[in-house]
Amino acid sequence: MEKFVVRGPNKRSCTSDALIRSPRKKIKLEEDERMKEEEDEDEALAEFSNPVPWQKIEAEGLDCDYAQLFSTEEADKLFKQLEEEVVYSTGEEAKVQVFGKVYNIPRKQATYGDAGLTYTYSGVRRSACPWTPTLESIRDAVTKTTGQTFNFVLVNRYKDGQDHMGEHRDDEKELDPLCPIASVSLGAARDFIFRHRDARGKQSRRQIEPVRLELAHGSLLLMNPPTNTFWYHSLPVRKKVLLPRINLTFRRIVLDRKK
DNA sequence: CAACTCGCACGGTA
DNA sequence: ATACCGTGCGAGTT
Repeated sequence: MEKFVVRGPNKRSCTSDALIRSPRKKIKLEEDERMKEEEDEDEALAEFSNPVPWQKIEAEGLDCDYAQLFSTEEADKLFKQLEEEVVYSTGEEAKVQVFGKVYNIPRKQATYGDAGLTYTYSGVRRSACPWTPTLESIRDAVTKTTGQTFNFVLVNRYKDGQDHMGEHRDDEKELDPLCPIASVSLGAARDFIFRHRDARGKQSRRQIEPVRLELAHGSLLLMNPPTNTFWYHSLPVRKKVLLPRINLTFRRIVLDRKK
């Protein structure tokens, strides 16, 4: 149930360590200011913390927790197993229509979950394949650490830094609005960007800095409500990345008990 | 170190 | 959801 968020040395890392270095000087200045504060407090709270060292990532309407869930060795093994087990969509299932044009999705996708579950995203409805042993064990590890249960996982495989995902929110109606989305990353580290919905476009009425993270091999990112209401997220192209990444987003789908 | 090139990231558009 | 294109900036070079 509870998350044991470390408030000690990790507290400020949500806006410094976790922030990828930005080319913009403005952001660098903000980092320095924050580092001046928060130098002393919180040592007494360290003893209450869980073995898992969570980093809190917060902004206006954004609430995330980040942790290293698996060791490098564990994560290596899981990545290899998933490469053997997961079967990705092909053909029409791997295409999307935008502004009347049909494109290949710039990544591979698969959906697994409890029997009979269906999930609609990007306008297409699809049913969940039965859990594989590895997906099930990762799901259980996430539940053990977070206290949250999940009945569905969306698997995205990015073969290299060219594969990506555009900006969007996970605002599907069938998602349990109270359940966080748990994102497990395996393979190549990739940048991950949050942008507030009111800070998009040229003349956005609000100036809110994006939140930039790097999602490491074996990491877990919890996106708590109401994050997905106010913040878009994306996985941008990174041409220097040459290796594949597999991302698992565990979700709770509300049971559709009609018919 | 100023000037230049190159590649990448980003924002807007359809 | 996407690709495409224009712009600007940082890194690297001479």
